[in-house]
Amino acid sequence: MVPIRKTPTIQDVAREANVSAATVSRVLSSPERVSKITRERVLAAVSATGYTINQAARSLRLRNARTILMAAPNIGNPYYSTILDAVIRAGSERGYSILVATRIGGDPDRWLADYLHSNRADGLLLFDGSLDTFGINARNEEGPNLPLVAAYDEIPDPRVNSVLIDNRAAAARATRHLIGLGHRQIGHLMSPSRNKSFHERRLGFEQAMREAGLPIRPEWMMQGDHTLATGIAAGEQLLALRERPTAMFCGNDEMAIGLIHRLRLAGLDCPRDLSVIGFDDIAVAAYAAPPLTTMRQPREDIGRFATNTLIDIIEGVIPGDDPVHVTLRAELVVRESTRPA
Amino acid sequence: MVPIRKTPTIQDVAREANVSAATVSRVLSSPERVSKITRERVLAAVSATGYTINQAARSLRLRNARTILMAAPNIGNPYYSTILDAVIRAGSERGYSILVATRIGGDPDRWLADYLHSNRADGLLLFDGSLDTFGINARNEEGPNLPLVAAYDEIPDPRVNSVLIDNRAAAARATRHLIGLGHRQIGHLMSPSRNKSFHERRLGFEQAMREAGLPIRPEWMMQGDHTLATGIAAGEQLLALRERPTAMFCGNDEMAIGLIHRLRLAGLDCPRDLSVIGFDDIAVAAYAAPPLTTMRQPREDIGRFATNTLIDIIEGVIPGDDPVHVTLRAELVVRESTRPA
DNA sequence: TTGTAGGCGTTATCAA
DNA sequence: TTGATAACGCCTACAA
Repeated sequence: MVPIRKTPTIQDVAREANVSAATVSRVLSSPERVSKITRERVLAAVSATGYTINQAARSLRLRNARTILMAAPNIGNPYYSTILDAVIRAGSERGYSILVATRIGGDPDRWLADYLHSNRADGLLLFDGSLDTFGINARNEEGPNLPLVAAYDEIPDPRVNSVLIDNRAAAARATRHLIGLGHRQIGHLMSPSRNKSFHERRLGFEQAMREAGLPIRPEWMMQGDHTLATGIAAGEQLLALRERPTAMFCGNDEMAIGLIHRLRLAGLDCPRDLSVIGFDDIAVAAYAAPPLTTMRQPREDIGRFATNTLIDIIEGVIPGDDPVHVTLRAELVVRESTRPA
Repeated sequence: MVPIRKTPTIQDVAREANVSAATVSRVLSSPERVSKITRERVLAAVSATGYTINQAARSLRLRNARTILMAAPNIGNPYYSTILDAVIRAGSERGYSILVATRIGGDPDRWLADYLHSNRADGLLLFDGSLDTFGINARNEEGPNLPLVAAYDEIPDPRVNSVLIDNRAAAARATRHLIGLGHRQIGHLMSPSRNKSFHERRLGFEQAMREAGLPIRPEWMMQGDHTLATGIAAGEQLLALRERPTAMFCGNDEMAIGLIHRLRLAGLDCPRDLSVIGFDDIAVAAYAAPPLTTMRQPREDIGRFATNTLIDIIEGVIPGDDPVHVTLRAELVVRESTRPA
């Protein structure tokens, strides 16, 4: 074993370079305020000692952490992890580290509380629509007014900064794609409407149907909860129906894949017997059987945009009291799960 | 706008409760050392003021951060994100936050350096086989000897703690599955051998072939780099061959899916014309066309195990100078992409 | 059982 | 241009 050497501090560097700690600090943060000669001596001392800054001390002094907390229901979901990847990259470019938290245990409001006021993080990126009550909390008079950007899920509170997609309009476009293919009997597999995004998608579906003068048949409006399992369940419901739609718009890709899977087991082929369009364009979508037609969410853009907005707010580039609302556009990706009626 | 109130400190709580800051600190860290009556008064003051601890100050004083850094080449890959999810959960259970870093830019050794010595993190979870030189660095006399667990990729340095899977044995099992199905003409799609895991898988393949007395035909040993694109390229090579294998063992699922995809475009059906087995069991695998037979990596286990091991080392439960090496077993998952010859 | 005091490593202010 | 000093908020000897 090598003798454990204490991590060098700024004092050690100062001693080595024969200057004061203040000067070392200046060399590191604003080199132009130090004469070239001492600067070089200090830099040499830095590498001689192997000094690196102690972030805890710096955070304490500066009252910031140069860290962002990203909170999502489930990071294991590729859906969020794509966003996280973009967040990490965008953060890194501006010198911020990323802390991640997922929903654990029952109480949705508590699990973040620890982070929020502990100044571990300078801002919060919230990717969880079920935490809307928190959105209000974070800004009210009790809290320390932590900069917050809600992304990917619609937060009812208009005072919260947000980066979203045009769920309703995108759902309408998805539906019109089916209508354009000649379908007249179209169903929708939705998710509980407490999730605003899914609710919006349903509204978009209904709007497109009405515009086209097509009936919205209650027995074709199915309920899922955005899991594969509920897609399978919806497939079963569909099989039990006397009259079936010729096309389905599913609230997300998982449900679409589950639905298709279940129908195939019963000998019904997609797209021959039923056209299906999903939503999200998760990685699986392109390699499902059949490759899934879907509305692609620009997840990298969402992550990057949300991160940069948050950092702008943290650093005061954007005034925090004038909420930012950005809407990104989802894009139709036509593959093989939809075809003319 | 609400007036911005300063975040309450331990002093504010002390004042509110008419005790000293030391007592408040004690109530929070070792309640049993404080009389019940004052404890209750302090607790009341805590919630009255909305106090939460300042982590930076605590870290500075305690010389730890209660934070772990997880580093992976690409968190967007569902593969790593599943592990990350397990890491977050395991860390959370023991009171640790998770910081994430991905490989950004060219220099693989530099991007971690900043974290390592800045005491932002108490330990490092390394999921990147290409960083093996670093493994040595982290433990050598120059550095602060940051606790490190390498997982998921094989690190040559035996002094580094590791949590791995039995790549070679698992690859042999995969190959034997094909042989057991009656296949005699079997190829392998590999990845560059600088990645130890993939190299081991190749060795396992060769071993199983030799055991069965089957020839290893050079033109059936194809080179990829674990991306979908190289799976497609391998498919093209396969199509150009005069004599084709009846089964392929692919180094990972992405390549397997790409290969199958390309063959189907040319009218060759899997498993009818070619059986294919992958490796990893990524989420896509079960819903690919056809559902993919593969070797499942116990990714949750890897994440959980690695995290707990790392925390044990950090907290001195395990002596850090006696490297821990854990090998987990990959499991054969038979789906529809393999069938009797 | 509780309080006092000092220091963790950094940066900002002020003075030289 | 540089240095001395104080303070960020917390924990822990030590003393009472």
